Amino acid sequence: MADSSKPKRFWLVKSEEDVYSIDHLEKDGTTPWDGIRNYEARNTMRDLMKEGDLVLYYHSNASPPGVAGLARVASTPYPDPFQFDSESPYFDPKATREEPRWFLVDMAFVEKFPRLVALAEIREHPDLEDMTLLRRMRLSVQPVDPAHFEAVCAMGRGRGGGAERA
DNA sequence: GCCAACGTTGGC
DNA sequence: GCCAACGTTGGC
Repeated sequence: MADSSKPKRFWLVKSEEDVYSIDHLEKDGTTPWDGIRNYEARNTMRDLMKEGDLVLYYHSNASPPGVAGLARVASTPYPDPFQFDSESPYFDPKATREEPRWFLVDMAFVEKFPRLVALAEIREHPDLEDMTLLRRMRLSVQPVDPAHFEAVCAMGRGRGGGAERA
């Protein structure tokens, strides 16, 4: 009920560019963020993400890798259907419909940045040295500090290295 | 509950 | 394709 008064949280998700890029997401509009098989990433989607939260969309296995734009959390959490599908690479024999193990949310396209914010630029930005992206290389769903979120968006919308201040 | 082996992620 | 980082599994 009073949800709209709560401060928004920000997140980052990784997707392999050649598997599911931000252009795919723009075309689809909304997609289930399935196939996540890491407990910390699952807990973030299941327990922490709220509909409407904004998400940095990161292209991994890309050249160069980096943040390509924004998505938005577009559902409440629900069980990842592939955990029940024995034909799927994401099948989990220990998961049951009564007690699912893996949860996901839907992601909706918001915007593609005019320019990619490359991982190398993020590394070089003095205000971003504590960003989870740089500290937890293999975590594919992760929180983003609001100040870090704003800095990355500013870089993506054209204000280069972030050296200037308002 | 420790920890070595193993498998995967993901930059380069 | 290589390999470092690091999460997960399983023996004990």
